[in-house]
Amino acid sequence: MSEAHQLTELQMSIMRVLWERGQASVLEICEALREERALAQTTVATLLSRLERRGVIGHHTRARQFVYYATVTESDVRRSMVSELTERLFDGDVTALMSHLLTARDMSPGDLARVRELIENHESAEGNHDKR
Amino acid sequence: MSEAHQLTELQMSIMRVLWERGQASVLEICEALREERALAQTTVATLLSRLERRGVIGHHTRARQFVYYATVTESDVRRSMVSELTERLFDGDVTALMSHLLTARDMSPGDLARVRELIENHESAEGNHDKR
DNA sequence: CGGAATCAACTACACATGTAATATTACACC
DNA sequence: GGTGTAATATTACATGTGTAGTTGATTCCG
Repeated sequence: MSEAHQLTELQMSIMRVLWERGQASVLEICEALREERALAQTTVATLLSRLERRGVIGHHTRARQFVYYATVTESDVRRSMVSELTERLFDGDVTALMSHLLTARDMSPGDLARVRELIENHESAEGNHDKR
Repeated sequence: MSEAHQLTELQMSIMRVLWERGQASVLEICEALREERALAQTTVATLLSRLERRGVIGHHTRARQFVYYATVTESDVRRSMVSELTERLFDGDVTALMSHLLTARDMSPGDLARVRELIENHESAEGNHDKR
């Protein structure tokens, strides 16, 4: 399922378009990216065929055009990229990453409260179905 | 201070040696990496000069040998890599990353408890020095 | 002194990525 | 059926990375 889906920023931008729309032609993707990044259509086409070679997207043909779609979910990618990073930076220790996030000062106090809530919710959920 | 220190796995391995020891010669680094990865000395030397060109390490000469040392801290690198990933995957939303970590199933119940503790500590610390 | 060992510098090559121009192909329209 | 048009396919090139051989300078040992 989740092999090694390490994607770069640009590749992510393309995937995001596909995740949002379900599917899209080269031109559509090119359009969708235009604001954030103006690329030649051939460039986008190249990127798409490389992504397809890597197996993260697929395509079918409609009216002489390729229509691409993602074959991995955004969650898959998040999972594998986050766990890759956790491995690289924190030797796989998720709590170390958490700790880093808490002290790294890119969280507002509001964020902190929100996170505490998340934890509490999560703990009670865990407690429920884990008590056997 | 923290530019764009995106480092690969191998580059991280080298940096880790330097962070642990403070400084090390090419041979020493090579030795230190041997278990995890047997590389030719010239390979390691190449990697080191590239890292130096990028500005994340420096060196001085001692007895005809280069002795390298890190010029960025492990925290710097963690900060910039984590925030880069947060940007890429969660549009910069740290709490979304947190949420992902909590549900992504690579945390044991024990981890969860530990994290709750972290949060509580952090909250009280915040509360203390922020109340002025 | 002269050869051996050592180390850095330079060169090399394959693969991934960002970027795009050019070539080819397939259609629709007159 | 020829042509223009639009889309894909092919080719190209720079940069970064992993990997290492070759070369050149220096030192050390006999």
